[in-house]
Amino acid sequence: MKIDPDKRADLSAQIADAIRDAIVSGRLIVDERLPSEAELADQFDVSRPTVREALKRLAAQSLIRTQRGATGGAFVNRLSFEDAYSQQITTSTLLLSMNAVSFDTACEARYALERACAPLSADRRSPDHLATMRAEIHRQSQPGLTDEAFCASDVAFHRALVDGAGNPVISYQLAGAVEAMQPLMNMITFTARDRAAIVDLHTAIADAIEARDAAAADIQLVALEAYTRKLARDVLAARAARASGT
Amino acid sequence: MKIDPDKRADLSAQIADAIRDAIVSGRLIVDERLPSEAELADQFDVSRPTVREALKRLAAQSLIRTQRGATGGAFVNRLSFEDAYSQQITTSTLLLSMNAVSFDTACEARYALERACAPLSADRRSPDHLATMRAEIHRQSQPGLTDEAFCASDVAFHRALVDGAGNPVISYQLAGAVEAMQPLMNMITFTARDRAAIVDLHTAIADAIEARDAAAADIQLVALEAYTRKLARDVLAARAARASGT
DNA sequence: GCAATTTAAATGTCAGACTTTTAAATGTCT
DNA sequence: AGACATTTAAAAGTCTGACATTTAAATTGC
Repeated sequence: MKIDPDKRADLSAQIADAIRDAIVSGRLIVDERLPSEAELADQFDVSRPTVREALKRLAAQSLIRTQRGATGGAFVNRLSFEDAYSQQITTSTLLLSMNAVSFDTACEARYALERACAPLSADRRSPDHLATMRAEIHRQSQPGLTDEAFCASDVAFHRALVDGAGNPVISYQLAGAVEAMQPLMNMITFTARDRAAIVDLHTAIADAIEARDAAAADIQLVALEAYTRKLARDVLAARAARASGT
Repeated sequence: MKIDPDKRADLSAQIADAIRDAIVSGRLIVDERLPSEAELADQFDVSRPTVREALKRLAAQSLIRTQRGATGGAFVNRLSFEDAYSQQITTSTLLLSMNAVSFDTACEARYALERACAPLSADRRSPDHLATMRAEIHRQSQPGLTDEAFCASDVAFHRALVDGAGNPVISYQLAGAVEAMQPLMNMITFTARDRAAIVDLHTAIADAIEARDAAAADIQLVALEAYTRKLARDVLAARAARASGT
């Protein structure tokens, strides 16, 4: 692990890449301690600040953690599901907000993947998941709720549905798809009637999951997707009309 | 954007968080130039190396890019799908390899999500996607192929299937699920008979996608999942037998 | 033998200097 | 005036050396 030719990239990036490779390929294992910053500087023949920049890059990806003190140093970090979730959510959210992804495209992705979880969730959901879903439905029917809070509760409902599948890998993969929709949904102003329709669909979904009826859950999810897309279309149409009318 | 209280976290982490927040919340927009390192050091009242560590953290997440020279500096980066793919793949791979996720769990996640794409792919696949699938199937039937190359081709085949759905958000979300399986699959030693069975299933899937027959594709994917899980079970059983027998 | 103190190793931070890259401003020639 | 060469300045990249802080282990004192 001392490859460091005269490429035209930053030294700190090259060093970070070398260490990342060692971790991904398993040459460095979880909880193993890296050499101290001074030793790394020696090995790579660079200064300590350069090594530190490389280590900060890795820390930003949760690949290492650092500890101060006598027995301190940089350690290979066990990537937790929690860390992976939040990275996934940040990345997905930025990806959607920065790339002119249409509402339809994002919506299609979300519901296609979510429908894949529904059968598993119907099979395995615990009372806990059901309770969360019911609680969020109840919150959504409160009158004073802001649109943002309504959307946040919507996300929580769908998260419970996904988590009901009892497969942490699926939960991780879908965290991005579900959460990244929230900023897009926030652009919609929900009328009381819209909310009632959504609450009805959520209730039907929860009922289907409770009854372990995968087919019914799928039907309701399809209906919810159609309704969501219709709402978005209406918002866009209204906005376009206002723009040309003024 | 100058919140910087006497928390017990690294200054560079706090600064990175502050800037990241500004980007995610939209207060800093794509291609906008950040103040120079010296100016940031002034604003946050820290030294330039500390600012640089913060910027490297953000660069590691592709949130900013830097440019040297007279009109250089740090710019908010448009997160590309390509960047997001590779981050997603690294994270997923590490997550699986570091967390004792069972083969079954990962496999279930992969096929559940992949089956969600199949109907879309059957609907929209281009000749390009079909050609890629056929080419990978052909490669997989070559005799001299190593197990690693076989697995890599397997991944390429499934990527083509997913990409056929023509939804970049889905492709991004599934990149992790599909690619992260490869290291797990690499632990399997494929006999000639295993390979033939898999090639047959792949062919059936490609046929179904070509015929735009979503139901048939689903059936074959279910069969492929079952077969893959059986292979893994056999490997584990053989390994256990060897361990107790020796 | 136990508690208090010291010590050493490591990361965290700073200040200042120098190098390299890059684009724009300036100057020079046709 | 326009094209080309030169200078200049701004910015990131890098290095050196120092000091601060944290932490566990070694030492000391009772």
